[in-house]
Amino acid sequence: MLLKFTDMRGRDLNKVDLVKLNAMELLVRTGFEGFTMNKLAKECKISVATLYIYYKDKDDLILQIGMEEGKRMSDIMLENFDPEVSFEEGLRQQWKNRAKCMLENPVSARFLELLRSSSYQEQIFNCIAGNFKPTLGKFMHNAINRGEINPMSLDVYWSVAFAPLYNLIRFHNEKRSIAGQAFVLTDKVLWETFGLVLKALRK
Amino acid sequence: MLLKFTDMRGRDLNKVDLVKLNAMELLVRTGFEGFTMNKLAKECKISVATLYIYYKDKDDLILQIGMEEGKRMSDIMLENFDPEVSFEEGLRQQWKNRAKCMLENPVSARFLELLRSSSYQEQIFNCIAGNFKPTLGKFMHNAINRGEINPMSLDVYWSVAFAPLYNLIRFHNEKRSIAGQAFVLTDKVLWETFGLVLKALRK
DNA sequence: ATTATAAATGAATAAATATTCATTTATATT
DNA sequence: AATATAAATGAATATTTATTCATTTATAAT
Repeated sequence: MLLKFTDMRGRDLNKVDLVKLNAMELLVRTGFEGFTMNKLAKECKISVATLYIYYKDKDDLILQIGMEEGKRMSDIMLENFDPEVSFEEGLRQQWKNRAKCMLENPVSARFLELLRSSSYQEQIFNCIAGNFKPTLGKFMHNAINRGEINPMSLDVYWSVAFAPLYNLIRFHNEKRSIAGQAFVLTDKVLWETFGLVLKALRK
Repeated sequence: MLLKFTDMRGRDLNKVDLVKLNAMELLVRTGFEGFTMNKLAKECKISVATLYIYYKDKDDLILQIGMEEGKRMSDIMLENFDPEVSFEEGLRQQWKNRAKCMLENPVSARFLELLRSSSYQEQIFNCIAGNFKPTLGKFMHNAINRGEINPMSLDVYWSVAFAPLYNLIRFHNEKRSIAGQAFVLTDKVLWETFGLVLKALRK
């Protein structure tokens, strides 16, 4: 319970945000192996004790920031999306949103990937999936009912529609590649790949 | 350098293997957050000090086991694969191998996923990608030269051809799903999805 | 200006963890 | 059987890391 007294010193919101940004950055840079409260405080140039004013403990810190960021990112990805538009238009909009969002927020993108492979996975995943499911489910069922795509489960749909995109973005953000040199996701490559995925799903 | 003397006591190979299996299991079960040398020793019912006979330190342990397992798994995935066969036949064989391998070795599969999102990523990934690249590259270029698929980069090919499969296997192994109940990857779903991917890639 | 309140802190403590060490044990060779 | 060698160990030590605490500082209201 958080009692609000009239004359209290306010929490420094810039500092709260600083913690959030540095926490994501440190976790992405060093992995869970290298992430410690003392290091985080040092990165922020604040006292460790302050972290314990904002968060109950280390788990709480990671989980809260993860949930917040998961919500923020999935909200951005659903912006301007109308599940009633045609299949091709809708899928294109979703690719546009997701690519933009993850390329503009590479740290957040890698941070959420990291949480997906951790003991925090379950809670984060449920939160994000729950945010997507209604809109995404409605969109897919509209497309099936209109005869634009064949019936399939939401899991299969998600895997075919988005896993290739997420993989390309991951290669791009990690400057990695199956071949030698670093992979760069250009607009050209993005929309050519979109074409392939569209062909896979459309009747 | 490992000098071999004539009369030395041999290392207990069962014990070495026990360490490997328990290390993967513990890492998968508790994440990097929960993985400690003392816990690992306890799980194996051996002394911690023994771990330091087998491995230089914790990093070395994780990295060596990761490399070994990456090599072992990618070798299994390349079994019975001839890059000269037709595109459809080759891709089908690869899906068969990968699905079989990851469904039969769920712990290894999750272990390698975990490493992919860690500071060990670079070395492991290079090792695995290096193992796949020659055969996979040759296969893709054969398909392009024969006019079975359109030209594309190896990264795009990999993303469209395999990312959906890996995602379904991940959902399956983690008993997770976008919809409510746990997702189960049946043969039917596997080969229907294969059909979609084949349609995406084939001219 | 004074006061009340919570924010923020630096330094400490407590707990967990990696790593080492002095011995003991098993085994291959003589 | 005796011996030499490395394996294996249990109990420490050293280091790192999470968490707390006694004070100080800033701010909103009077």
